[in-house]
Amino acid sequence: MSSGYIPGMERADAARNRARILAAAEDLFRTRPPQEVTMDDIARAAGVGRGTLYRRYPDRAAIATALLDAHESALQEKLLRGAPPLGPGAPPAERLAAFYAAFADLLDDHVDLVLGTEVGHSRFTTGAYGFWRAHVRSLVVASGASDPDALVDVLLAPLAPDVYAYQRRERGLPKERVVAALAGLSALLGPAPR
Amino acid sequence: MSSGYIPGMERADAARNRARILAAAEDLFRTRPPQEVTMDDIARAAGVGRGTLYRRYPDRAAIATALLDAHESALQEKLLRGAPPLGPGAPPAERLAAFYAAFADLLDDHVDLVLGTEVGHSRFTTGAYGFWRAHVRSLVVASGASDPDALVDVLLAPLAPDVYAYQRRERGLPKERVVAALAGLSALLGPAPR
DNA sequence: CCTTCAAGTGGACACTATGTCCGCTTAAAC
DNA sequence: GTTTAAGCGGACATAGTGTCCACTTGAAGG
Repeated sequence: MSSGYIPGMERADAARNRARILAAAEDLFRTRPPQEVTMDDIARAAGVGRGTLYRRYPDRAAIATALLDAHESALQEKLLRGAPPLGPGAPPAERLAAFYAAFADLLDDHVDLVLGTEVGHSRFTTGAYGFWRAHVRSLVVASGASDPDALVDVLLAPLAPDVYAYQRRERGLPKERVVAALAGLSALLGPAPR
Repeated sequence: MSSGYIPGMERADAARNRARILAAAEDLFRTRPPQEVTMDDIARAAGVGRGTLYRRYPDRAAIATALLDAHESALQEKLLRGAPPLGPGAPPAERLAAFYAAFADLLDDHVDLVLGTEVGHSRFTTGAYGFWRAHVRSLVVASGASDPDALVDVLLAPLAPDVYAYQRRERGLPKERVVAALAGLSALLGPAPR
């Protein structure tokens, strides 16, 4: 007895390896189609064994989520406490348009990452989707539109990373045109409540 | 030389095996999560060898597409030559709403199949997406809305099978409410051109 | 009938990725 | 320096994919 030990704490080598893993993964996801990046690739690039990798991240999605987290948190913060029209204060339609624009920015920077997140159709089960959904839902409610629960997922659908990637890459549309089209959707929330 | 042979024709055993494969696949897709159905399962259930299966269908998507084809063709026919509001003759907003409703019907009957179609993010490269896109685009153009090329994919996004499945299954929404929400979108196309 | 021959068949094979397991190593507290 | 458990990493078992090729069989001609 006596060996003092602080249970919740991460050992130094563990921390170092986690950093390595995230750095290597970010690099690989940027370099090539994320669906083609294997756990093995990441482990090798990070210079750690498979066991070490799996200990922390059960699959690609977990890694991509971890990488994405910082960026998503920043946007979430702005939605909750930032200045209008993104944050509270502006009318719902304008807030939704601002959200669309901000999200398009985020997608533009990290589509590969977001696509890498999706294993199967996990998009909806990820914590982040719940947040976006709650936010947009509150805007729909505030606008007085009918049946927010049905409308909210319809409004979020165009932000699916594969749709956005298709518009930008396959169709070659500039971000502005996509955002403008999304702004059109926002019109459904106002200005006059219905 | 002389062995008479008609090149384009399918041999009797080949036809029989194709029927077996499609029947087995349809059954399996209905029975369990389509992403979990392996080519091997299908081959075994159909009572054919792997080689035979791969000869005709390179992957799950090809099989699902073949199964879906009949249903999609029927809808395509109605869009092109059917009675209004689905077919030509009605104002764009009404035609879009009718299309949404019809597509929801199709999804309701065959979500599993459509989900089975998607290998990676192949949804957009399939021939059918091109058709739906062309149809909706023509409606957008007719309505006079701006930038049809950007708007069309936004309008089609909520019909992504995973979105629809999420609304119906995870959220437990009845078809009618989803269709009603989609009908809300149709309002963007009119009635008055802008 | 019987022959012919290419379309068609099916299972073995090589390959790739996944996820787990477990003996060894090492950080860190005493 | 000793002890303890967290952490490590590579070997392994498993599973699915797609290809290849020797054999079988349908169907047309003689």
